[in-house]
Amino acid sequence: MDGVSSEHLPGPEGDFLARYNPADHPPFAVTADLALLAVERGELYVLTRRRLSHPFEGRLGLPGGFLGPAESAETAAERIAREKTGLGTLVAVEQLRTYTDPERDPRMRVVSVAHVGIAATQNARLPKIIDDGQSSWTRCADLTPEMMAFDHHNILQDAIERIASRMEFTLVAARFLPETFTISQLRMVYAAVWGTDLDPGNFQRKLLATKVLEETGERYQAPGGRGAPAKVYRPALDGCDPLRPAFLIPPLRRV
Amino acid sequence: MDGVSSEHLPGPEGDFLARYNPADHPPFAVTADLALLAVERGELYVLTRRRLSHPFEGRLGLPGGFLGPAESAETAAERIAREKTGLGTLVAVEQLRTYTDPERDPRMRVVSVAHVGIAATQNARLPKIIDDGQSSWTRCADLTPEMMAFDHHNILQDAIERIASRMEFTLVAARFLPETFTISQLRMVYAAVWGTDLDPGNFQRKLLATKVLEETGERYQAPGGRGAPAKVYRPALDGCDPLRPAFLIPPLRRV
DNA sequence: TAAATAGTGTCTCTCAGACAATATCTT
DNA sequence: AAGATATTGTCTGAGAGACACTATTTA
Repeated sequence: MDGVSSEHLPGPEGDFLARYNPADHPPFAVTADLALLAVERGELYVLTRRRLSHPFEGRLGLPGGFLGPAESAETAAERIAREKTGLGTLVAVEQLRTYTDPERDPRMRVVSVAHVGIAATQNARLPKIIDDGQSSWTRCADLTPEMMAFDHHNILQDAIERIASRMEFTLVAARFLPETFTISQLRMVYAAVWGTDLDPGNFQRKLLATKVLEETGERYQAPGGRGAPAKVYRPALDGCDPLRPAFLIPPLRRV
Repeated sequence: MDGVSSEHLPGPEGDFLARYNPADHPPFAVTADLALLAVERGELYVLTRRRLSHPFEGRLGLPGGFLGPAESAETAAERIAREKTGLGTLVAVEQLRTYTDPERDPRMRVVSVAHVGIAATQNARLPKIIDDGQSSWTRCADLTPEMMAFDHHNILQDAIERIASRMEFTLVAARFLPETFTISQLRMVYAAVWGTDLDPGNFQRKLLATKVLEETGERYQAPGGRGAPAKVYRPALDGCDPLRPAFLIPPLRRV
């Protein structure tokens, strides 16, 4: 509901505006935070910012900021992604969850609407960062809770888990790659996010059976790569097509 | 991030508290809203409140309220569930997503952290409602967007979809039922939420294969029911055990 | 007895995973 | 030639779904 029925207001339910006084309620700040993920050479990275001030000075945080007056959380998260990477449409953003622990920020009550984003690799390199110098790509495997500010390590873990799950049922993994790519590249994205190895032969057959890819007719071989050049594909539709049959995480990993 | 790096603050990054002035930012209200679901006689219901005042007077809304000063959104949602039903631990609540469209409330900027909850049926009846008379259980199938206030119909659809997905991989469906139940009762919960029929024989075999249920030794037959009395089970662990193998929604429904 | 429900059995088809085999490339 | 990678093929076992069948109960 939206305040009208609140048990925090005195008396029976009445007109909201007439009764609502911001001073009656604790001041909430609402931010949009973003765990922006990318894959390079089979490893998963996240965009972090080194904090220069209290609290958590020196630790790594996720980029974020206040919601603008006419901005939804998703719009704000997309803006942040653009401001940091300049990637524009090559970043796919979706809302993750909202972190509301009253103690999560020692300064004041801050509600964080967290998002997860995927930045597309170009020429097998992490996207360039447009920034004041505080931001950088950090290998997710290297991050511990103690290295990060606030509850941002929790947010990061939730973000990775969300994307890992999405990859079971959609082609969202293709968002880590350029518009066209080989099946091996896609397999390495799966391996990086799921943290598991995948049989190349089975992966190829399984993925082509879902009909979500179409051949471009080209072939590609990584510079210095061995073996036969691989066929190049593009997503048949929008890059997030449903995978059927689904591509479930191997039970050993899923626990 | 939590405001320190905000592009909305003037000047270079400095100390947050020293710079942050609530008046500089548009006032945000943060509420926790709850789509509380229940199943009776194979049909899915949601707890709604008839609105008595502007805006959306006369329409149905989801229960909700402001976050208390030391309350997380989940805690607030659980409190709301208790206040409406008195069910206590028999309600399972989880965060759904946050709705931040600047226009979603015509009066002021309200960010809604929406939750989905499941209320356990007792004696095959919807739980009693403790309320001032505005609340009632409404059949989800009967609700249209025009009947509901704000974006609450969207929230409801997202809530149902979330629970439907959870039911593929966990025994969360058991939360709709008393502590012990028959496999038929559980199958009717699945049918109600997924909106599809399920073969009784296959359901039984599939579910028992996951080993998440244990027999109580009792048998039960609904009053006036036909057929053989059914074995009574209880969840082997906490009622949200992972289902392995998973129980995917039939493709026809999934589309 | 008829109808309904509980529970089991059977058959078929799909698919996942292990692994072999072949083709094509670089060094 | 040796090694690496792409791609296809083969085999096996798990499991889903259709459906038949038996058992048990009420009307």
